[in-house]
Formats: sequence, structure tokens, C-alpha cells
Amino acid sequence: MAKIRNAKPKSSSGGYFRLTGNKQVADLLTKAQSTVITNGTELEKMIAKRANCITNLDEFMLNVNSGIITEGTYLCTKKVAKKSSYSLYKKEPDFLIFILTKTGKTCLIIELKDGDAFDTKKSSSEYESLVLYKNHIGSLIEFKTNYKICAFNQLSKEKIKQGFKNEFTEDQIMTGKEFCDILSIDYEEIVNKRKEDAEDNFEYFIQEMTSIINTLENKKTD
DNA sequence: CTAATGACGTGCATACAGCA
DNA sequence: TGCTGTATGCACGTCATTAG
Repeated sequence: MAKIRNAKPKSSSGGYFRLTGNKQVADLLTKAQSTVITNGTELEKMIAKRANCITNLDEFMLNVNSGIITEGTYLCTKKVAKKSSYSLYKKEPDFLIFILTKTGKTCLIIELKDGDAFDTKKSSSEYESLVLYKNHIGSLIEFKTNYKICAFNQLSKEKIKQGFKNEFTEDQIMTGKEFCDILSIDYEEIVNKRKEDAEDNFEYFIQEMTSIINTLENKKTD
């Protein structure tokens, strides 16, 4: 759950205090910033929890190579990939998806983005990292490898493409819905759960601001 | 002139190594 | 073993410079 009211920032909020000159406001902004970060990692966790996950990539590959695993769709998290022999100097993508059918084996390298607006300045380096990893793992496994960028909250591929300054072609772009469909998990359910958080965050934020305003008013009439 | 870009800065979370 | 510092990833921002 990514809720501002539950955020417990560890580092100090000096920057926001400099910005506002009010400790209560600064603390609230710090908690909000903390929650933005949490929300991103939370999304990865929500996906991993609902998908068919691999817990050991090396073991999985052995099972594939020895014919024990022949079919199915499997999700490999960054953490699991990092611990495997397929790790690439801490430059793992967010997810790997392995799709095995009777006709072939595919590995999708996924970079997941929360939100629909991007850090446009980093799109080219994101791209290079994906290509790098594709070449790396592609040379090690007998899968057809492909990289995809996924914008979880943007339904329009054209907008995603634009957001990344056309660094990716349309078939390298995935929406959150497509991503979830591949993994057979419920996109709407995840989106709705996050909307609940948003409602709570709105209420909490307004409530806190109101309370700050009230204390200021009271000081005035003292 | 405007849009894009690179370098840099601020804040926070998390994983992990190294230490006591 | 548990704690702490460090590296990394992510979101968002400024400023100066460059490309068109």
C-alpha cells in the first residue's frame, strides 16, 4: 500500500523546509515524495505477487534445458536475475518473461515504467541498457530474445513512443494491459487498488493541510 | 526563438557488503 | 547477528548549451 499517511521517511527534509519555511508543510511534502518512490517499487511487487514467478533462474534454465519444463509463461524479477549467473553487472532490467510453447521459446526483457510521463532525457540510455542486456542473455540461452519498454499507466502506444522520443519502435512498446495479459494477471484490479490509495492520499493531504492552516489561524488570534 | 539535451542537484527507498 | 554506510534506481527539477 502506497499511502502518504503511512510514510515514514528516514532522511531529513531539509530541502522542503528551505522551499516552504514551514516544518509541517515540509514534513508533508517529504512524506509525499517518499510515497512516490514507494509506489513505484510497490507496483513491481504487486505484479510479482500475482504472476507465475521463478525463484531461481539457474535452476529454471537447467529444467528447461533438460526438458523438465516445456510449456508456460514465467516471470523473473530483477532480484532473481541479479542473483543468477545471468547477471550483468547490476544492470538487470526490471523483469524477464520466459514464454515456452510447443513451437518455440521466447524471452522478453522488460523495462517497466510507472506513469505516463517519462524522463525523456534518459530514454536513450534506457534503450542502450536493454540492447546490452539482450545481447548478453541472448548469447547465453536458447531463447528468442526481445526487449520491451512498458508504460504501465499509458494506454496509447503512440504517446509512449513520443514520450521516449521515438527511441523505441511500436513493437518494442507495451502497455500495462498487454503486459498483464501476457502474465495472465488482472490489469484493472491492480489499477483499481492503486486508485484506492490515491483517494486516501487525497483525503489525507487535504486534511493535513487544513490542520496546518488551522494552527496558523489560531496563532494569529492569540 | 523554441525544443531537445547533457550535466548536475535534491529527495527517498532498497539491496547488499562490511563491520562490530 | 544486527546495524550502518554505500551504490543503485527512480521521480522530478534547474541551468546552460545546442540543434533545428
